[in-house]
Amino acid sequence: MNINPRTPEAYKLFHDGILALCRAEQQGFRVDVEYIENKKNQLTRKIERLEQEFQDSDFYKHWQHTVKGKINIYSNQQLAHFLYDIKKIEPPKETVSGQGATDEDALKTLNIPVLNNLLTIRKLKKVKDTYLDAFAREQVNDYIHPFFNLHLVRTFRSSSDSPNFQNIPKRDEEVMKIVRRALFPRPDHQLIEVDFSGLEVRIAACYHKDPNMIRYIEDKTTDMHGDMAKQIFKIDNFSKSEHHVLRQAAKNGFVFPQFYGDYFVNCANNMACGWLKLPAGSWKKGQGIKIQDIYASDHMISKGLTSLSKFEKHVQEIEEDFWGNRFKDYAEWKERWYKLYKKYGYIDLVTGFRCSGVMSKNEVINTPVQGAAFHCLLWSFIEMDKRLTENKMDTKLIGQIHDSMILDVNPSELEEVQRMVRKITCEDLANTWQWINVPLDVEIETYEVNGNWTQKIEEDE
DNA sequence: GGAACTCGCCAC
DNA sequence: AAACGTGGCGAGTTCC
Repeated sequence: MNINPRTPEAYKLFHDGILALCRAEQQGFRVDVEYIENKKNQLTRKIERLEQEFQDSDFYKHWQHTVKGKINIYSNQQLAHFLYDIKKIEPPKETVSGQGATDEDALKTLNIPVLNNLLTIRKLKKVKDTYLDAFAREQVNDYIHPFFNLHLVRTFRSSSDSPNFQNIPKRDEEVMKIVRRALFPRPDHQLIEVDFSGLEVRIAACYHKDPNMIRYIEDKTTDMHGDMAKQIFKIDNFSKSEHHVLRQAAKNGFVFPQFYGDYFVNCANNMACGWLKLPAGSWKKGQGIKIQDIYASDHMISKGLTSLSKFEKHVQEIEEDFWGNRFKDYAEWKERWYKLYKKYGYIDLVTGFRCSGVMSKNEVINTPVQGAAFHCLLWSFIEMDKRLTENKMDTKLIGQIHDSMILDVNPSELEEVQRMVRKITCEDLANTWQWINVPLDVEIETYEVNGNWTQKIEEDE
């Protein structure tokens, strides 16, 4: 696939973008080297203890006997061979190359208690090797300087490396805290994070202009993910707080995957087994996670969804309704867009870039959205950088994660910075790019002065 | 001893 | 008819 800017504005966006990202690199992100060293030692000891425990198990001893040469508990090849060839267990799923899978999902399904031990070891090693070691290795005088690249990603997004600033743990509470405890603002400063709300969904709407989607974006009393949760799980009296988990499952297991081009079989599996922790096959009372005070399986059974295959059929109907009724114009745009690509061999983004070359249907549909959404962030980043520099402010941009930017703020400038950010992202951007036909919004998260990247200041509303 | 691959897992 | 988009990175592994 080839990419190139078709307009002077597109060229300038990347030219200015590189310079602004370069300044963020030079500024860097402060790390607590002493904490990192201590935590690494603590994790190493914990990992050694768990390794010892694992090696004392019968499972390990049996495994060891079957290995020619030296056993390595971190070799997935050895583990797969032992589980699926020696013990002749049926693999819950396979990898791309056809080997029995040994990822978390597969090992949990096997339901062998001692393997949970291995999963814990893996998790702790990941934290130590990928994050803490990388910070210690890359830091210079207590600052890491992650690179931000604009020339590597097929969809015109950015990437980051050395260390990668764009995959710092966030979802797993325990892991998130260990890693983010290491990241600080400059002395007597505070971190803030500016996040575009639902940016890709909104930018997609700029292409397809689906009225139902635009209503979901413009009318704050509506709730797309809530509506989908209601429909998917047949909830009579939906409440955002009570059915929080089901809403999350609908959002991350159905809505987003559908936008990326996934289909009902994967979505049903993902929601039932991944989110609700229900088994494949038919369901019995008392299975899966708890929703309020009832089990997921009890809820599903009470709605006539008594097995994964029944749920799959149900999700298929929902998918048909999703694209056939709810977001009909969006679906029609996808078809038109793909036809145009097949006719001309390229697609033009609203931001003035052209992509040509061999692309799959999903790529053709996702690229313009991901690309243009990131360009909104990049434009805001450049503008913010310009204003901070022009006004000789002490606040600095230090990083960016596709639809968010991170700043190291002098507390005396906090209010001004918040005003500037809101004006740039919610007003100036849409005034500059006329194709933006929906409101854009940001969420600003503020952290304690001298606080690390876990110490958020909770605002009262 | 390095390049290139697979696998698993972190982010959006 | 087919079926999840974009990255980086570490460990293990294979090949040269």
